[in-house]
Amino acid sequence: MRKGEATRARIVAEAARQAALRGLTGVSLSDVADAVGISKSGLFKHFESKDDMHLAVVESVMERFSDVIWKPAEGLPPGRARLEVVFERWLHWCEEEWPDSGCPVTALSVELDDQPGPLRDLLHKRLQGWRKTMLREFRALREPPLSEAEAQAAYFQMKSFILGHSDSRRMMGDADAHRSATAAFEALLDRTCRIAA
Amino acid sequence: MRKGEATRARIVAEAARQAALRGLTGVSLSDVADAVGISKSGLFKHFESKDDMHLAVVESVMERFSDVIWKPAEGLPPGRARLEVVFERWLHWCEEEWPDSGCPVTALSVELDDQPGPLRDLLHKRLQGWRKTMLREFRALREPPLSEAEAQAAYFQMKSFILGHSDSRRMMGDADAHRSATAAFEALLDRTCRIAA
DNA sequence: TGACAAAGTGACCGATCGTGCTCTTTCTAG
DNA sequence: CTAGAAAGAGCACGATCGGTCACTTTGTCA
Repeated sequence: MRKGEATRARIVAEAARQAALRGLTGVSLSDVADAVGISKSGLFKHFESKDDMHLAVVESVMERFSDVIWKPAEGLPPGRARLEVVFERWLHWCEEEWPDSGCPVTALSVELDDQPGPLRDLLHKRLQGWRKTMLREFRALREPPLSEAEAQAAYFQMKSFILGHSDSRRMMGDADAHRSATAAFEALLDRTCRIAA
Repeated sequence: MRKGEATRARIVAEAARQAALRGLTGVSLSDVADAVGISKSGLFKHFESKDDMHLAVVESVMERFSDVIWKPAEGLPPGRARLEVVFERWLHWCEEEWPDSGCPVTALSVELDDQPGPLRDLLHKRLQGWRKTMLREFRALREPPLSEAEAQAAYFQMKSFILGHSDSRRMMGDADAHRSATAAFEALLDRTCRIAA
């Protein structure tokens, strides 16, 4: 049973790579199978259907997302330093983990936000979990803690800068996108810490 | 020759609608033809190929973008009020002009940013033009004018809030997204005006 | 080592894709 | 009104899509 799991993982990784490039709908099972080095029918020993593979791709991407971005910050105590690590890892995720395609979370969000179904539900759940984590993090940014509304406003802007960074870097070809995003985020932290209690 | 132009316009509008929903690649010529009420082969009297139609779609979307967002602000004198109108129209564009699909400019950007070719080039050119307009606008926000770097930082954040707004509203189901974006933008204008000369 | 399940292959299915062809209808300009 | 052009219909094509099935190979465990 070990061999199968390894192959399945390779399939999911390759499908995620292609989905980040062409979108989930744009991924053909033949292309994935060829890239992995098995036949198209061999693929069906690991997934019931293409939809089933899509679910595995979303799950896998969000797991990697957490590993790459949250894990390095998890050990630090809550506060500004930890938020800074998270933001920098998030930029790193977009730039280095998916250099050819751009962030698959963004791609999946844009593709699925208007397509109700289990796939969107799964992504929504994972993103809500991440949002909860970040809101908790922002609330602990300062003593006394930020209000819920303040934390929401801060996370809204943090996420916005991430999205803006990808658009600037990938669509507009802006080499300074990383710096622009970091500067905007640092300023956000500055003024958020300064809010009167 | 008049009839043809009208049909072509209907085709492009319908293709844009579907592209915003499923992505350009996800649009099939049969579906577009059916929705418009002509045969698939009749479609080819208006476009040489699917790629040709894609170009028309991008061009049309960016034209509507300018009409909806820039035109209502064009008459106003440069300054904060005009920027506020632009931002509000931009949100309106995302929310009301494409209620079922979300902003097609975002969708096209995410889809095309990793696909070199004339389609990406066209979108890039139009977005660069828009960016130029906005930078000029930000520079005139205050006397003495903002530096180029300050204007770039401001536009980066403005665009980010637009992207964050769509993600919050459509993917996260946040009914307050409009308010969050507007509040963030107003605060951006506040502190941008306040920068020491 | 032998048996059985898991993993993988190749041929094939019906549907749909973009696109070319010929033919008919419809519009429009003289 | 009429002739010619534009607009559109209908059909068929090769390719590719997701998916099935019978079969062979490979891995695992008693």
